[in-house]
Amino acid sequence: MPKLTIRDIAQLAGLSKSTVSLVLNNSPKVDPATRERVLEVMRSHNYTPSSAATALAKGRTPFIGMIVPGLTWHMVAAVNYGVASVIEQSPYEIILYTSTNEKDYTALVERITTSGLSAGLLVVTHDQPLDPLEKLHRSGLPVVLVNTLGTPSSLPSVQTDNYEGTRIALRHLVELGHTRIACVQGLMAYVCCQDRYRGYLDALDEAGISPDPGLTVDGGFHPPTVRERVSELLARPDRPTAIVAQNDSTAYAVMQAVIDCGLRVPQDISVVGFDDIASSADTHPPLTTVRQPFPEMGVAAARMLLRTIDGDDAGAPDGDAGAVTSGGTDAGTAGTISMPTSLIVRESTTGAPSKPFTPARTPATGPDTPPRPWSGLGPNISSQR
Amino acid sequence: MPKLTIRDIAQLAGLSKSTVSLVLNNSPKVDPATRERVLEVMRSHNYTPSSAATALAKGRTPFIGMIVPGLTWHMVAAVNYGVASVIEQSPYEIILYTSTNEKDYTALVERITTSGLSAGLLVVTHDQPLDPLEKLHRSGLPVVLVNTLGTPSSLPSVQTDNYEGTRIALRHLVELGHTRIACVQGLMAYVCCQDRYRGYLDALDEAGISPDPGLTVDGGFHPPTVRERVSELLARPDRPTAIVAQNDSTAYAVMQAVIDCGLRVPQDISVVGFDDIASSADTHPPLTTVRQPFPEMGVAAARMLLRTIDGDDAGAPDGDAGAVTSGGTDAGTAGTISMPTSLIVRESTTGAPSKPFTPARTPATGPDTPPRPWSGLGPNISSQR
DNA sequence: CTGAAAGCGCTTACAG
DNA sequence: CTGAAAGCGCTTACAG
Repeated sequence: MPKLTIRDIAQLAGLSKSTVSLVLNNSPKVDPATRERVLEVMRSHNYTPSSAATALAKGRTPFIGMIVPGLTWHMVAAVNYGVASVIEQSPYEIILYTSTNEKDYTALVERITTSGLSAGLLVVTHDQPLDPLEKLHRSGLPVVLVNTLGTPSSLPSVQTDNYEGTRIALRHLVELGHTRIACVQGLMAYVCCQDRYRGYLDALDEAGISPDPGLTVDGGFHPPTVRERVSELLARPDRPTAIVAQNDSTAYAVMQAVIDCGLRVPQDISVVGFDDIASSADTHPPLTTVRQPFPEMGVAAARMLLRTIDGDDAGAPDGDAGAVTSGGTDAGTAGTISMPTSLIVRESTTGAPSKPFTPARTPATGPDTPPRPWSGLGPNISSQR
Repeated sequence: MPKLTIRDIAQLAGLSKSTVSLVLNNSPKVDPATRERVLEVMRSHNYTPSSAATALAKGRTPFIGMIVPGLTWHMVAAVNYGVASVIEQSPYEIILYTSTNEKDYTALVERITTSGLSAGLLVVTHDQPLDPLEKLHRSGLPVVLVNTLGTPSSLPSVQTDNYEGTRIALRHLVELGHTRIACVQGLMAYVCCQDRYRGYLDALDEAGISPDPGLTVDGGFHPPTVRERVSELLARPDRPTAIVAQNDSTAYAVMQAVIDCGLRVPQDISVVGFDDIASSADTHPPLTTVRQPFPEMGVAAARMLLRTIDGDDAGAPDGDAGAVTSGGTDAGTAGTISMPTSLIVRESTTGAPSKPFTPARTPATGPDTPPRPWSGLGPNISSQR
């Protein structure tokens, strides 16, 4: 049986197409009784309007495009979770565009532009150039970024308060009595990493601790490198008692290095991560880390986009509590939302050891030694970069 | 500037809308020269047809819906990767529907049906009831399942050859000289688990080994349970020399249990997983496991769907090499595709120890003992269930 | 090979 | 409060 059209409904209800259309669009001009009758007919005949026809007539589409850099990262999945939860409640559907590295990113954006399918675009950024998106935005397409790397951009975006994130981690450590606190940097080309590092430095300063340059290790978000460098660091007599890493994957490598050196987490060395990916609750010991609110970021980004597309509705009843808005000329619309992080205290941190601990033995893993089997943590998954 | 329409192009080219439409649709009836001219005009003016109008006029939409059970599982992400790679080359876009547990699954299906947006549906199944999908399919909407649990269904689907998968794992162990091989079952309610278990039993039989019921442990795909049960198993004097687990997450728990008991992988106990999720290459030692070809499954499913939607094109030039098709009344269309697995041999398996090994100490982790910190593997992520 | 016309299913002024 | 009409941008027989 062929799909019913508005004409059929009109006929069945003894009305004109116009009136049916009006009830479809919730016009207040239609008589409540009539309205009810039409609704009833639609219901009983299981009618749903053709979205193609609606889109054509109204001149706008019910889709929002979402570009993600592959789905295999925890972060992306978590953001999507938040996005989906708000889009689901809206009349929009998500068109998924996966921007794999191998593919020409510009071509993807081009495809989106020319297809004209999307009423707005949600982009979980990674390393891609932002210019094509900015051009798109200037040409009128609403775009909102979930700016994972904190890259500066004129586009409306939601990101994490990376600076403050590291500061709360440091404060936690300082409260526990640590004074020799090392920092394993990520990729300093990323603004998020610069911010995290600034947070580290400033928090140290606030605690009256003068930073020891020797305690900053450049890990490049690369676990093997981190493991090696941290092992070297721990072999030194003036080794730190705590280490903050710029993401969880890297923190795993730090923990690994600690074991490699015959030390223990947290008794000898406290370790703090950044991200709070799912696996961090299950490491041995469970990792204390700075949580990035990925689902909340997805929610905020989706609401922001819906708001700019539709003017207002898409109700965000309680606002994005706790988020700091800045930038936007026009309050509540554009600008950057910086989401607050929180410290998830688990078991990888504890009070600073009262006296320097002498390692039971020298590091088993040096630069040229293969990793010991079974020496500890396993998988390093969904890295932040 | 307003978007160009077919009328504008016609005017600019000095032709009628009809002709322009014909070139848009690659009609052979149009004069090559004319065609070229039209194409040139479209190109220079950056014209792209309105998909809403096209959809309305043609009576079909350029979307394929994809239902996924949340994005946080490696499996789903990997399948999506394959799906995206083929859809990308087609005129279709993916509408993403995330079916979270909390949500009414039937409502989702209902929404998809009534929106009429999708020309076909790709479903990465999990635990959901298949009936709504079967109804949908009977009503004419092409549906293809990526049947992760091997649940029997009349719907066209692609799945893994679970039976054969376990058999190759067992053959590998038998070749290494193992004869006491334990099996950690998953959830036996799932057909995939039943198949894997049958594979285990049959392979044993083929090797002339009579199965010891004591070597089958019911793990329910629950890592803590597995760790505990396997620890108990290993404490027995007649413990196995090899253990196959029904997924990788569970294999991690098995490795954990081996350490708990003061034994080593693979010297004392060989361990084999199932899935080959990303993290399995990075465990200590790297896990030997049966690879499920998730991306390939995505590719196969997408091609299958495209084929049933569009009759034939959507070129799958080399066919789905290696896959076994069965069922389909009408060759190459419906039915179930069973994808071959492969054994990824890494370092968690080795020759059977020649003589029973005496543990250095008794298990440190019993049912009531908390896990030792640092005793081994960390995160258990993206479990198969 | 090309054009004029009707139609896809809905919306939106405009009358009444 | 309701209806007739024109239009959204494309496609598809049907003429020529």
